[in-house]
Amino acid sequence: MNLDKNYDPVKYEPKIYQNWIDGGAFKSTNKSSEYFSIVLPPPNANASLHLGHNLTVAVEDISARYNRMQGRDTVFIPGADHAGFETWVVYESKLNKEGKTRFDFTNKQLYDQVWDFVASNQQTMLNQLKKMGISADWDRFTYTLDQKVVNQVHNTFKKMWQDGLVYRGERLVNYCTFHGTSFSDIEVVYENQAGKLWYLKYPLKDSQDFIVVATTRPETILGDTAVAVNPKDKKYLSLIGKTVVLPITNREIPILSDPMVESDFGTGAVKITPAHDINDYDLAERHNLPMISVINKQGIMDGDIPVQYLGLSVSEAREKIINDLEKLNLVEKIEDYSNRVGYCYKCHTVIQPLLSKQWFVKMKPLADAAINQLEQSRINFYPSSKLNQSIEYLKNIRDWNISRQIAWGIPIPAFQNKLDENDWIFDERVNQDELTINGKTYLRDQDVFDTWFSSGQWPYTLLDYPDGESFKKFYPLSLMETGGEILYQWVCRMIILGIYITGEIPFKNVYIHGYVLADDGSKMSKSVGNVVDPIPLIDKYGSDAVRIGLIIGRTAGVNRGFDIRKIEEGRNFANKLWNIARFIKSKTDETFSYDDNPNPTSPQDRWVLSKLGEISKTVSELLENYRYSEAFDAIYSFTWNDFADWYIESSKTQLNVSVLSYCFSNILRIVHPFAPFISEAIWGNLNWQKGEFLATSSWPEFKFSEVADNDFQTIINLTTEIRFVKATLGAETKLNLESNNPLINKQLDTLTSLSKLSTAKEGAGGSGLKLHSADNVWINLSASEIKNFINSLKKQKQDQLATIRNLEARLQNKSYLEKAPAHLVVETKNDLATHKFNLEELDKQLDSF
RNA sequence: GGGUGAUUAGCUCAGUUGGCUAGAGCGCCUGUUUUACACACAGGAUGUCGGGGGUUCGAGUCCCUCAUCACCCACCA
Repeated sequence: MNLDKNYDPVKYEPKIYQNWIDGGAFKSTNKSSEYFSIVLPPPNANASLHLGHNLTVAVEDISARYNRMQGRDTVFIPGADHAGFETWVVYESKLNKEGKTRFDFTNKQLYDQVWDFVASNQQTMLNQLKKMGISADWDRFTYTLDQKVVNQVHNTFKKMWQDGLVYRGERLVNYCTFHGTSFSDIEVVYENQAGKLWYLKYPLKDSQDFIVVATTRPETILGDTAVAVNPKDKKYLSLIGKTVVLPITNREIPILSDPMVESDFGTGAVKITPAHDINDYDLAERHNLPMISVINKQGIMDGDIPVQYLGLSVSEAREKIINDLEKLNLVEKIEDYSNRVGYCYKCHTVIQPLLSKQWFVKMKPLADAAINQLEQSRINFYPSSKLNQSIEYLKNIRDWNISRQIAWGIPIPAFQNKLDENDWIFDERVNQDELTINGKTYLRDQDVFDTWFSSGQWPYTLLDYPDGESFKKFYPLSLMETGGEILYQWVCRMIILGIYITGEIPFKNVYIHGYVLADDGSKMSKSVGNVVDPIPLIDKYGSDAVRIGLIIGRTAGVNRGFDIRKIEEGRNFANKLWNIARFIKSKTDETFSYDDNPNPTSPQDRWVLSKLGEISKTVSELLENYRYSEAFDAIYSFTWNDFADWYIESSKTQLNVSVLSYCFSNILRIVHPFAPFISEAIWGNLNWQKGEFLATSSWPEFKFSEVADNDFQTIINLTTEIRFVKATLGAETKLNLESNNPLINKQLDTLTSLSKLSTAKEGAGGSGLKLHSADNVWINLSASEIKNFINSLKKQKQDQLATIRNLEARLQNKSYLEKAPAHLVVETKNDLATHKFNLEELDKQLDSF
């Protein structure tokens, strides 16, 4: 079969992927006790993949394919995430478009509807993963709502329940009044907002005096339960312990001291509203203050407050209260002020800190165990800076609110006594809304788990903890790879939960990739409209090209703009491979049989084989250290600059098919993790090793180092010199070479071809331009031709002189001779000798004219 | 406020434990359709490695400092 002039990825990729799957190429082999295990961070089943996903797949798949070829028993487990809140938001807006709301349905109905909605969209995402070339075992595919995941989540919750690590408490939570659910701390985004700072006068009891407090939220005055000052603040010392009569409600509240208060902000006195501010809440806990809720979950003024404020929105209440206070002459002043406001990361509604009954996980003991493991460096982080960032996060961690008031997610397996709100029981029969136990009726909690509570258990859940064969073999995972934005949400929680449940770290290495930014360096975002969809790119340039384009020049943890030129570079490389294949194919026929033990006969054979061995070793060392870009760079430049530009070119005069095919076969192996589709396409077309996928073949061994010699390097240097002569004198110049050098004499044909010589012959030489890259080789130029070359020689001479001066200065430095490592000094001396020799040769050339 | 990273050729970026003449791709200039490849081939130009200081025989690399940018964490009422 003839190959087209250019590689057309669309023609090959889908078929190759299907062949891999049909042939079981990505299955665990059980052939080795060494393993490599990795799981795909499950993408949202309901959404399309973006370039960041493609980068994730690229990085993970390179490692998976490389390790598979190394003979390690390899699993790459794919999955999809129900993405609780994310998907819920999409579905709820779909409902709204249809003129319906969540209140038109029961939670059970909603759950079923979203299930179908996701199921019908999920295939898109899965097909996209396949287009990206992911070498995953699809039989192990897991969805975060699969029964085994639900079971594990329930078991974990039960264990925490029994260990006293989970509690139900009325705590201050971040609450989105639009979506009607609470959030964890890290789901709130803060932004600067221009606002006001109101200075309010609070009358002291039995006195004409006031204490002035500054606030950005005057409406919360209705829920104040104290005024706080710094204990060291002299101007308020006498007031500590006094009582304030809260304006409007006339409630009496204490003035107390707490180091949290900063004397130099505002007036140095703070109103304390525990039910609606996280710092105030903490302070109230310390001082045992009552907590009075005045805003409800709809963002409406509610509770035990004066009737005129009931039912007002927060902003209406703010206006009215300021108005009322001004009438009472209790507003001292108003300043413009820019403060940080928390917003819902989805709908940008202002987050209300509200007291709410939620399930919490006590994080301190769990985090301590994780910190302990991290501080022992049990997990390698790439980049390493992420290790300390993680430890810092774990040290400051707060209790985790794991309940969400939405329908879409894993139900919390807890039931509450209908007659006793403090009587909760654990029960996994979450398909029932009501249980009767010992004559008591229990109602199921309608909340679901935070998505991260289930995805945080991904590693051991996927591997069928505790009894699964997979768990025994593949845990801890070899590598966890993901984006930096979910280091805390996901990676840290996996570490915490993995250690808690299994007693062992969940993975040995963490690789964090940076963002794929837009080409101008800004963040890609749907609302800005600068998102690049990888799928059209894959269709246009090929999956391999996109993969290569994403990893070139990328290092762990560093954000970088998307650059189409890198994709083009990837495509060009794929096409280069393709054309090397075409060339080799033209030199072989049906009778050709591949030999894994080639027979080197020429200097170029030995040269290319020893280089290949080095490259195989280099790439594998770099990949073992997750240096993807450098690894690709190494095989790229060997393939292009050494193999194609020198070895193939010299093959045109001295063909050794056994070495040629051997090298290319091994290049394909090394290239495979970076360019799986085209390497497999060529492998199949060449049909040298019948019945075996490249994907399941083995990584080249380092051999042929013993055959290295420098003879071909001399030919390369000589060729480069002659080409330069020719380029300097003009391409039409006829160059005739005469050699009195035995090595060169054997390579005259090759040299003629590579250097575009008119003639090359053995002879005594001695006239014309003496070349310096090899001994006793001349170009028979006339005196007038050489004249045109003299300037170039003079420049070369200046370069040589500069280098020689540099080296001599170094060798005259006593400290250098004494303190630098001996081998460097020797190298310097050798360099000096070489350059001096070059200078002499140049002088001879110049003298000869 | 705290932290992390970045600043290297016109552009996008590499450059592990300090080691000599700092690299890649694209772009640019000159030439070429030469037995696979113009998604190519050959040759060439381009960098006071952000500024300043220090350690060292030697600094893009280590330390200090300043500047600019990005991100993360906390959040001051």
